[in-house]
Amino acid sequence: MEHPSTPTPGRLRTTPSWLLTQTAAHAGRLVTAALSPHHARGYHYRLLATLAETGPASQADLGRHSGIDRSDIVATLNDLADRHLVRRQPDPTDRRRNIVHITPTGRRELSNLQHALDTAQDTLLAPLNPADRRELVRLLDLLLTHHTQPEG
Amino acid sequence: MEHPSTPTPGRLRTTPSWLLTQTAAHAGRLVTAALSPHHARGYHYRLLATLAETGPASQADLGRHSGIDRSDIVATLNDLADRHLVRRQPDPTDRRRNIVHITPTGRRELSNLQHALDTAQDTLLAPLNPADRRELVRLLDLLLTHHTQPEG
DNA sequence: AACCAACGTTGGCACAACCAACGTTGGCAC
DNA sequence: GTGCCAACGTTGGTTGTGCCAACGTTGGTT
Repeated sequence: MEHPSTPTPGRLRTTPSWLLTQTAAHAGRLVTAALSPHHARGYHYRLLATLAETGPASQADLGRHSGIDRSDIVATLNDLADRHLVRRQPDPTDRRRNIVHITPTGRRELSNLQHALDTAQDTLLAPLNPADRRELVRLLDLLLTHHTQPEG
Repeated sequence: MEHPSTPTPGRLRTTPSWLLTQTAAHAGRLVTAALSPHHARGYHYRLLATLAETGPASQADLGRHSGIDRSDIVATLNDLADRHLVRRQPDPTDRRRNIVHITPTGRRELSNLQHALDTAQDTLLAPLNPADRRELVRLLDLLLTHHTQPEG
């Protein structure tokens, strides 16, 4: 008895939210696979990348820029600080805040992660030509902008 | 008024995997919100929808068609069976298998869920015109097909 | 001085996605 | 037929992401 291996029929296959979550799951697998040799997860990369672009910032700002919850920032930053990729430092002008710096080691590690991730992006987008890739990024960016705007 | 609310700078913003996971997160929120009044989660809908399209099927087949793990099928099916949306029945020709049927009640509930989800899709795709929506579906489908093919 | 807002932190929760293992059953090679 | 392996349903975990509530501390406003 063979199921002709019929994977997923029509209704789900044209449901945008399902397509998004499924492709995101594949993307997540690739990202996890790319980062795990470096003992890093998505949050680690996202924080390092944000930090490298914004420069030193408070944890709350890092959260806003990276879209990670304040409470998750704490744990991730603990990991990064333990590995000396990041330094926490009290803000002299506002004692509620920590100013978080990326260290030279952190920058090197970020560049490693970036390289691994670039490869993963290529694997992810393999079936798409350059124009289609740009189009996908454009459409996703439109969605994201719209759904971040209303109250952001 | 310092931080001009600068949400997410350039690097992440053009990283396909990040765009995908973020938009998928938004989609997931909308789906959850749409289903929760019906006391259902994504798995419940996906299983009912798959069942309605394939007709009665074994749990393993349901898993293959919907992309849900066998073990998660069990728990989800328990929920659905408790609410009489689905019926489990031993396969007379293969005693390892259950044949799962969707009940009339299940069909009605599926139609409710479908309606709620259709609305959610519209909210999700609000910033996209019809052509862009088709394009997005096309591109995501390409990705999904490619990453399901290799060993499926 | 009294408030309220923002900050970092702790500890929790939900959900999707997996994985290993088990006993049962079917199919196939020998 | 016997022996072996594959597939099935099921149980009981684990992980990563995205949340939320609450607390004590600090800053800004009134």
